[in-house]
Order: sequence, then structure tokens, then C-alpha cells
Amino acid sequence: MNNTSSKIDKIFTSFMDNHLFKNKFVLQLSYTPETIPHRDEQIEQIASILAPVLKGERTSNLFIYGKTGTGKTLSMQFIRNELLKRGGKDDLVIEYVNCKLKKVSDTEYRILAELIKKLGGSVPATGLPTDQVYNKFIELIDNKKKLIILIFDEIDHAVNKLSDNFLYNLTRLNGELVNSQISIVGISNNITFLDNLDPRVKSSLSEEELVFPPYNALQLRDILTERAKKAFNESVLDDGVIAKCAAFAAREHGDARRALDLLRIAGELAERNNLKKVSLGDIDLANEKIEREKILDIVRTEPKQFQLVLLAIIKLIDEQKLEEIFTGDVYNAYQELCEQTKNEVLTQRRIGDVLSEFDMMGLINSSVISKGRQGRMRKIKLAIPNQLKLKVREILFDSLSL
DNA sequence: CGAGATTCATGTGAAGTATACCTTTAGGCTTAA
DNA sequence: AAGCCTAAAGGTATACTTCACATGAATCTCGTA
Repeated sequence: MNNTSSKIDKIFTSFMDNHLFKNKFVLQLSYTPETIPHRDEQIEQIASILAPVLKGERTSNLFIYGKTGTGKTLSMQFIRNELLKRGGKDDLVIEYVNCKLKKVSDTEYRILAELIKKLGGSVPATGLPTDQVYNKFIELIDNKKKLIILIFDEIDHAVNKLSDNFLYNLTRLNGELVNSQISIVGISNNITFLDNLDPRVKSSLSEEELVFPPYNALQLRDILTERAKKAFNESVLDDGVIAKCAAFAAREHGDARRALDLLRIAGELAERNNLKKVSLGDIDLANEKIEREKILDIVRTEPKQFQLVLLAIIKLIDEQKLEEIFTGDVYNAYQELCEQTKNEVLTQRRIGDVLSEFDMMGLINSSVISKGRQGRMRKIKLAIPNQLKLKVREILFDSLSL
């Protein structure tokens, strides 16, 4: 008893003694730094586009693109704070909605409801016809002179789900407002998003457009250096640690979020192992860990049929000790597996699609080859590293209750 | 021997179907005036 | 009467099926040298 508690004591004290992190929060997503390196140009542009609100004029609608982790959201939040600071009074309203958060705001109704709530009104969670919600919304914002900027983050998600009617209504709203005026800022990481939009919406939504390019390794390094200064204690990072994080993330389309995750997880790993410093090796470990979690997560959340197909592939490759297998083999193995587990068997057509989705997700590598008289098929290789295969199998067995 | 036709096993696209999940609507019930 | 709830009705996205046609190189066919 005493022994255990002293052990635990040891763990805790050594944990407390180990001061790798000064403030881990700085590396978290929700942290908003005071400065945003290498986004000066974009921020200036946004600022000059939105500046008219300070003089009480309506601004152009703005549309922002850029891949994940290029600082779109961050810059926009930054500008929002600055504008609110200067604009002061309640005649300037800037609301931010993330359209991707499921269950909160991914339908027209919910987005409106959320906006109304933020503006101080209230609507029942369900039941009202949409046009009434519109009316309520209009009433709420139009009761006195206001300038309103609505920021829709991850707007592409919403539009896929609820037709572009919503945007059309919003862009047209200005005509119905007597006192107030609305500007819309859309943020999307899908560059092709605008193309399959109603042309009317397209033109009015993208009065101004702005692209956030991916960070390159050097810029990522600056960002990391800055954050690391606040997040870690002095000289706990080995030389080159930051550069390596940056390089890894730059390879993944310059995703700053990824870079920060890498650094944080490397730090956590080092801390857990009671190391005094974060070394280059820890970055590799962190990278593996992220990669691993990603794969396991995909596997875990995949629907049953997908899991069956994946298991069929893994079994085939293991049992036959082959590197590559072909569509037909997979389908047969899959069929057997279905019978064994009493699941219904999908058509070959569908399995073909499942396989190409696996390819997209990076679970397998496949290419279509023709073997002449032996027909045409996908040549399939498993892209899951060997050490992970067991774990993946475990998850599959578990979730298919085998 | 070689050009062109054939063939295989599946890729790929379009269109249709079943299903689950939403939103809308209408009717009925409750509540407060 | 107004407000609220609920069940049915109507809509829509998703997951799948069916049908139809496309592919591309090994193989076959057959005319020709």
C-alpha cells in the first residue's frame, strides 16, 4: 500500500518536476496569437476591404479560399476583433458561424437559429417554418440602423447540404432591409466550391476574392518558433526540431495546424518519457502517432460493409502472403466473410466503389491494370504499415464481433 | 509474320430504388385570459 | 384563442442496385509473303 502510493508519488513529482512546457495551451487550436506571421498581406487586404464599415458603409461581400491550416479562420477572427475594438458601439455587428459543426449549424434552419441566438433573439429548436425564421431574423437585425458582417466558416459544407438557396436569400437580403445592411464573408477550403454555385450567388458572393496560399517550410518555421517560445521552457527543444516539424507539415500542403500538432505531441511524448529535451526522434514518433491515429480512426468509424471489405483485403494478403491482390479475389473473400458474419452481400459494382474510396483515403494503393485475356482489374496493395495491421485487425474483429 | 478482331474481367457512368433522417404541416390538446 | 406537442406527410441525402457501355492488352484469326 505504502509502496504503491510512494510509486504514484514518484510519478507525480517527476511529472511536476518535468517542465518541458511553459504553456501548452499556446499550441492548441483554440489559441489565438496576437500576431499572425506571414499573413500580413492577406490581413491588410481583408482590412482594406472591410474598412468601410467603420465609416458606416456597407462593404463588399468577401470570399476567402485556402487549404486547411493556412490561417484563414485565424486572420478573420483577428480582423473581427480589431474592427469591433474600433467600431465600438452596437451599430456594428460581426457574427461568426462555423458551418461544419454538425448538430449545431449545418442546415439553413440551424444556421439562422444560431445567428438569431447570437443576436440576442430566440427561436425554438424545431417546428417553425423556415420563412418565419427568416422574418424573425430580418426583424431582429432591421429594428435599427446596423451594419452586419456575417462570417461563414467552412461554408462549402453547408452549401452541399442545403442547396445554394440559402446563400441566394442572404445575398438578396439587403433589398428587404430598410435600416441595416449586410455583408457576407465566406470561408472555404475547397477551391472549386464557387464553380458549382448558382451564377447569381457566385457573382454576388465573390465581389471580392482572396486566396490564402499554403505556408512553405520557412514560414512554418517562423510560426512554430514564435509559438514555441511561449509554449516551451527555454532550451528544451533540440536543434532542428522546429525545422523538422515545419518540413513534415510543409510536405502535407503547408498545414500549420498539422505543424503545431506535431510539435505539441512530440513535446507530450518527451514529457511522458521524462526526457529533458525534445529531440528529433520525438518528432518522428509524433508523426507516426498522428498517422497511426488517423488510420485507426478511419478504420474505426468506417461503416460495417467497408470494414468487411477491408478485413477481406487484409486476410487475403496475410493468408496468401501476397503483396498485391486483385478485385475479383477481394470480392470472393468478401463474400465468404459476409456469409460467415451473416451480413448481406453487396454487388461487385458497389465493392468497386468501396475500393476506390479506400484508395482515396489512403488505406490501399490501387491501380487499374489490364491483363489482356485475363481481363481488367484493380491491382491492390495495402497501405497500412505492418505494425498497425494487427491493431487494425483487432478493431475490425471487434466491431464485426468475430 | 503481322494487322486487326476478339475476349476477358472488371472499370465506369447514368439512372433507378430503398431507406433513414429531416423539415413541414395539420390536427389535437393544454393553458391562460 | 394562442401556444405547444405530436404524428403523419412530404422532401432530401445516402447507400446501394441495375443496366449498359468502355477499356486495354493478351490472344486468336487469317491473309499474305
